[in-house]
Amino acid sequence: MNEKFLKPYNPLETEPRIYKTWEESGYFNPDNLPERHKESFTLIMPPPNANGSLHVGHAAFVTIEDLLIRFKRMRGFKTLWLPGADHAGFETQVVYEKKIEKEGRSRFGMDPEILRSEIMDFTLGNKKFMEGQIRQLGASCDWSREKFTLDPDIIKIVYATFKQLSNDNLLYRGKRMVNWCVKHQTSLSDLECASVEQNDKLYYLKYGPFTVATVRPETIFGDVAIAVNPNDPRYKKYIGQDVVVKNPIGELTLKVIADEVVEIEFGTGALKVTPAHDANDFKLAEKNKLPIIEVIDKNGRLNEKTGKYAGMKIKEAREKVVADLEAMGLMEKIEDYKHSISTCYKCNSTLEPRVMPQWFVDVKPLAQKAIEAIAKEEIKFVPERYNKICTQWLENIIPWNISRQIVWGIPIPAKICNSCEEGIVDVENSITKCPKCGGEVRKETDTFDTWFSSGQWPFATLGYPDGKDFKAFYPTSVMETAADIVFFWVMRMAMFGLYRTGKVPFKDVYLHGLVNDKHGKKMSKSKGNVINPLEISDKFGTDAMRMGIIIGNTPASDVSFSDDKIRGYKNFANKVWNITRFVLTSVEGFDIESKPELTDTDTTIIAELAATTTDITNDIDNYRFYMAAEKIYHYIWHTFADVIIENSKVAIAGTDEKAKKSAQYTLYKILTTSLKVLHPFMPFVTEEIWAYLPHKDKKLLMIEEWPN
RNA sequence: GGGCGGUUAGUUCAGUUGGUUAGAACGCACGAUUCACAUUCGUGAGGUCACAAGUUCGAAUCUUGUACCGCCCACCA
Repeated sequence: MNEKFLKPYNPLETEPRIYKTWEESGYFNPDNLPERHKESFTLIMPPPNANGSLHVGHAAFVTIEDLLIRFKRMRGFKTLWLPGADHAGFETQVVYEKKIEKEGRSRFGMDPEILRSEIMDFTLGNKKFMEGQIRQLGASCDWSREKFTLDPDIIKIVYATFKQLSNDNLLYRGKRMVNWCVKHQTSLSDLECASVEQNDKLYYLKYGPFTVATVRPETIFGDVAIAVNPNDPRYKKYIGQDVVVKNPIGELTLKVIADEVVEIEFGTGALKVTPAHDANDFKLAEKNKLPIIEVIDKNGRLNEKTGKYAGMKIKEAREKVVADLEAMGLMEKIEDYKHSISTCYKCNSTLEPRVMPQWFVDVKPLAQKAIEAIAKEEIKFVPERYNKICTQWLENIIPWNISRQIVWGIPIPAKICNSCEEGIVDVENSITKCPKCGGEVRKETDTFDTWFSSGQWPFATLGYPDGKDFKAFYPTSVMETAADIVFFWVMRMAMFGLYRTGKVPFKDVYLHGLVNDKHGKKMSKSKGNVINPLEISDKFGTDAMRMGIIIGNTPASDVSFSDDKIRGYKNFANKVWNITRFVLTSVEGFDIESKPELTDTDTTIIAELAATTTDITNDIDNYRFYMAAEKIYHYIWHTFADVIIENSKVAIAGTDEKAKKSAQYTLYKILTTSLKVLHPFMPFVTEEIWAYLPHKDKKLLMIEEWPN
């Protein structure tokens, strides 16, 4: 026995050394795996946003994915776990803006190219740092295949998709209602809007022969119509007529239109229509061919069409307009009103509905394919209820705004006509005249929604369409990610994967939940309950942290995480260490390669070991990682150590040679089997111990055969 | 407004198609300990499984309803 075992297990010293051994072995790369690894098993790592440090959520996915990949590797699969990093467009730009704000600078007014290159430096720096952290967590991913969302080959594939969508008439640039964030000066997709309940006022304005109810009296200068329900007897006589209404800066002539969407019961049953600043009104305007009059600008201020209110911010303008309407005797009443508004998911500021020319993808036909794939179980979710949740989301999908007015992203490869505003897809950057009107064109300055590129991640990283990896590893086996990005990411991958390759991008989707603090509360900087996984790893060892993440972590439900829990698993690592010490001492002088005749007791013990192994294998195969982890923990500590080892002491110390040999064989067999089964959960301590075991033909534990 | 998830020991959670006395980890109490390990070992306390009704020989588990917590979706201005 090595004298190393006389001291307690030291994870801090062991882990970096072991990781180096693994990495240098080359076995992270499926091409280097021994002959027995034939059937491929592919897992694409969700690329972390390269804009900060790893948090506990990253630790969760690295742990679960590494567990799965190590298990499959030992089972003899040709395992590829492909790592990556995401430039994370808007997210990263927001982080960077905050950083430069602290330095007293602002993104606005900066040369876009300079800003872009600064963010690039920032991102690449973070990316490198995070790669080190992912290594610290023990990730056995193939670094030689690592991808970044801004790699030229990825961009090429993303552009080809853009082009194909255009060819298939699924892409258009048009003036549509977008969600505009005044603070960040960009539009956002519907998924990036958070709805928040808010107490406002509902104003009843005397408006010509009507009284209309509105929460936004400051937009009256952009009104183009009054809408009523066609079946409302009060207003039937006005439908189709023009009415003159007064406002504080003059008069407007509005058309009275009828539409079923108008609720007779709500307010007065008459609705002022402001197409430029309300999504519903925009739809009404399209239907009824009404003009669109913009009165609020991109900075959230009233524009020149509003006379004396021009330049005021919305809130101030609302107060002034209300006061002026009251003075004119046009305000009938004001009620308290609770409703939901759309806010920016990053800064919580109220989003302004605005009409802007943007690029939209008509995702409906793509969604249909994804719905079919889920129905045919070509894609299966763990937990199962997500089959339904995702199907419902896909069924109600709306066109996707992929334009962002930020510099940090993949530029949209297109030209815009200066005279007719036509958007022309131009991947080759060769178009100089508008094909529609012959006008001069300018380069599009918008960038893609970051999910447009990451939505193509599985086939893009594998080199679609001609790469040998694409042929060998696509469709991927499992997509493992956080439940809160299923719509953003998983659904987009499902749609794009089917659209581009005709095949599902992954077969199983395993969703994990949020990692919360020890009382189940969400971690947040303001609450001060944020746990840094790297600190935990330094303090208790990565293996202990991994166990803490897996045990208690059921699919798509949140898991609680605390020091106390991890401490117990640190003790467990040491327990395994000491078990080894005992077993190695006990088998001294015994021929490890021999198979002696076993006592009845030992035969039973070996049979129980096999049953436990089968049980655990079955749990992992069915994504019950939390259960598998508890079972191996319990078996090693409370069956192997507390019972089997204790009971073996008589035979080991005794003179009955037959019983002694049987016990020695049994102890060693259980030790090696346990180490194998424990390896995917606690890779470092098991690999370290494995190196000191005396039997022949030993390989690295990471590529040993999983016990049957 | 619609939908989903949760509610089990002091705490965090399991409970795999309904089946003996409902489990684990941590915590707690008491005791042990030169013999692999004090990062240890043994023993133990602790639960009307949110509530109500129903199905069943049998319910934490299935049905219905209620309450509270959390999440997602939604264009009544």
